[in-house]
Amino acid sequence: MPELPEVESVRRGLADWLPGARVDAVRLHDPRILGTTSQRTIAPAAAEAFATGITGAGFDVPARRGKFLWVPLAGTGDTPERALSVHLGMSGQFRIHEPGDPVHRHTRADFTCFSPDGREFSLRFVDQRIFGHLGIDELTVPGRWNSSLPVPAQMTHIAPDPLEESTDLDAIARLVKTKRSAIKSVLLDQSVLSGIGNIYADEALHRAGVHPLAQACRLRISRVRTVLESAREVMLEALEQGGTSFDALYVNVNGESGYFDRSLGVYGRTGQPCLRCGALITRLVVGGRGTHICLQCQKPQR
DNA sequence: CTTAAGCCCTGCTGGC
DNA sequence: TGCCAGCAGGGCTTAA
Repeated sequence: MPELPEVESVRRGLADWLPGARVDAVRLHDPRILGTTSQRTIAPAAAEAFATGITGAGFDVPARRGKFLWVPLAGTGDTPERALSVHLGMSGQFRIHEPGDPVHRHTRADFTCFSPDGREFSLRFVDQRIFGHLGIDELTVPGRWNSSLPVPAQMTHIAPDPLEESTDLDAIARLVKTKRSAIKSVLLDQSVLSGIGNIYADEALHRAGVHPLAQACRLRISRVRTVLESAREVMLEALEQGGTSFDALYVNVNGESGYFDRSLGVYGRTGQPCLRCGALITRLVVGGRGTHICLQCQKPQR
């Protein structure tokens, strides 16, 4: 499940290949990848517009906010600038291939590219569950955040993430304190702070010793701040190890898995001993998501 | 306005 | 052995 560290690993992988490369052709194997999960039918004209919009364009340096990724399109002379916008969803992957490599069955889009030195390669978007998304968007600076980062127009409601310089975790903590939902649900709200998904929400709450069902507004702000700092820490550590992979669903552009799963404290460890206190990890459901906690380390409290 | 719940999709797991 | 219900999850949409 790609969250911030996994998406950033993918972004870095793409950054080795895409800047300066040019798109020669696009093959859309499954147009549903252009829609959202609630907009599955894609008009043929929309698929056509995507293909013509990106064919002939050049790639600039890939960028990221939270779990969202985009590649600015260079040399189109467009104002405002446009970008290939991407969300990996649950199972999305970018893979770099030699032109003749066999096409994986879940390949949804295939971009034939030429690097600046004239070498041909294939950029493929593979997505088993089609929760991912590709699109072309204009870049714009959202007015609502304390950040000057231009982002694709469809991502302006997404808050900055913990790794951005402009992010003020004290200000985020104050915002979290206004929410009546369970703290875990607030951590997963991408309009508050982006990049945290189910895995790192559980890990951050365990590190901070906070129960996931604690009402956000009832927590002491110092505890909220500790949770946010823990989230930032755990995602930085995961990034150093190339992200978290449980199976073949998350891999980098070269097909390699991350190995942070070995360092997880609670996620996916139901019934196993807590690494800190030895109590057995238990599982509950919060906001419809599987949640893993140590009842000893994460007692309900302010 | 805020918060919660439903839906999309595929492949794997478990029960019979 | 085969079948099918149930589950997993991010984010958008709709309902309350």
